[in-house]
Amino acid sequence: MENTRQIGVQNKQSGRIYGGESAEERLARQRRQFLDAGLELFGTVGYRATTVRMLCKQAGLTDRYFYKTFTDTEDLLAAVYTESLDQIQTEVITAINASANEQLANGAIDAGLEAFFTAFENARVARVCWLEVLGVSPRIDELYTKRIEQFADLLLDLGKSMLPDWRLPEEETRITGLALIGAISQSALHWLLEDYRSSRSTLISANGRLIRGLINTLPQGV
Amino acid sequence: MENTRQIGVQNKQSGRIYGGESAEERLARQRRQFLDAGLELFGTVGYRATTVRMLCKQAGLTDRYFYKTFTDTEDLLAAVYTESLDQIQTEVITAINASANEQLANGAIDAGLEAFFTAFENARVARVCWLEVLGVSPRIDELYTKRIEQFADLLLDLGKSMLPDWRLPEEETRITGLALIGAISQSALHWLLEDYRSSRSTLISANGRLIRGLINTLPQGV
DNA sequence: TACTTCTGATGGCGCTTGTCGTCAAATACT
DNA sequence: AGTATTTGACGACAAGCGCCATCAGAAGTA
Repeated sequence: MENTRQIGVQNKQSGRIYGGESAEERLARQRRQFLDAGLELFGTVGYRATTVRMLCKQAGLTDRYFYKTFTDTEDLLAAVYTESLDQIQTEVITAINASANEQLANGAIDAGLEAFFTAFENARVARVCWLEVLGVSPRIDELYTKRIEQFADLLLDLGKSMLPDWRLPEEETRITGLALIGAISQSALHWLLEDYRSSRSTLISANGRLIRGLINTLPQGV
Repeated sequence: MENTRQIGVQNKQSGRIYGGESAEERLARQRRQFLDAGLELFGTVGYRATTVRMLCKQAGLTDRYFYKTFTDTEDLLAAVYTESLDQIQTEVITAINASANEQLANGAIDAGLEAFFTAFENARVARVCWLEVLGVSPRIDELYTKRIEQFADLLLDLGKSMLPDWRLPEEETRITGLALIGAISQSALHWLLEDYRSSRSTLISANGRLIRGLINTLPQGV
């Protein structure tokens, strides 16, 4: 009874080459195709109007491969959102670091804002990150919350490093960071919804003013 | 063949009394029941998970009456959103006016913020206004955009009335107002998503600081 | 009392969705 | 060449949806 299994032993995780790709390469490529399809469809027709069939057609694959990598369209949405924000966050950090060595807070602020708004000039990315991701499910809501908090922390760390004696209470600091992210993201959202009517420099200027204004109100210990 | 129609002539808009209510009263009551059901369901299970059947069950009415007043669940969502924001806006304006006669900007700011965050302590209202309304359709997006701009205008009008010589360019003024609304609304959204963990006074303090900081950065002409 | 309007309950129709199964062709291994 | 695996196309299924029709009974009207 057990020796019958010996026949089928090697077909378990054979993962042979097909079309010049290994099993892992195929899986990775399929995943990428679905991620691209997700960004395209979620960012244009929207998440709730996107079906598995549409995603497969856009990706040029069949549903079998969709379910091999993702459990749900919600699962794919989370992956697309995470990837987009990962990249943007990296770009913002890079931009800040590149200009922060001058020890000039203003330069770092503007550089960060510039990188941020430049990234969201991609309407699909903007739509997914600010419009489609909200109110989908508790799981996605939590993902969103954590990501926003992450961004707020990034901003606050930058601020604290530049203002050595930070005197605001912990809780108010947290809320202030979130509020700032809210200001920046609402700007980006309206930019998108108004078809990028305003210029990027105006957004940077307005939000930079907000940030600098905040810094001035901080209780100074010096 | 035509005289048969004469019999049914008066049944066109008879609108007689039923259950002690006139036709208009019945329609108004049904509308109210659906509005309440909409706020309840959109604010708990969410808009995309809410069906016509659920709404009718919650309202205690049948679908015939739903379609008599609304064309769509989207139509109902727009009505619920509009009604909620109308009320909140009124409360905020009232609060500001009640404390503005003291000519103290700080008092008006805090009073407005207080009214705002108090209103959004209702989780259903908060969820509908900040979570469910986004990314539904172009029509709802536009409604949202207009409402946010309205709020921003309210804020800017208050600011301009208190700072007589406003020197910021028009476009940057607009963006700044939107950014401020974004800061306040993001605070409210996170407040909701974190189950109202922080205290209301902390939110007021953090956002008040942001507004006062902004005012200080404005180019003063005096 | 007869007649009309209004209401609530129920069922059904057409459509779309997620999901799974089948099957022939393409590709790789031995 | 022969076998095993991978792929794409296609179809089918149950479930849920918006929406509409029917029908008996309640509420008003004459």
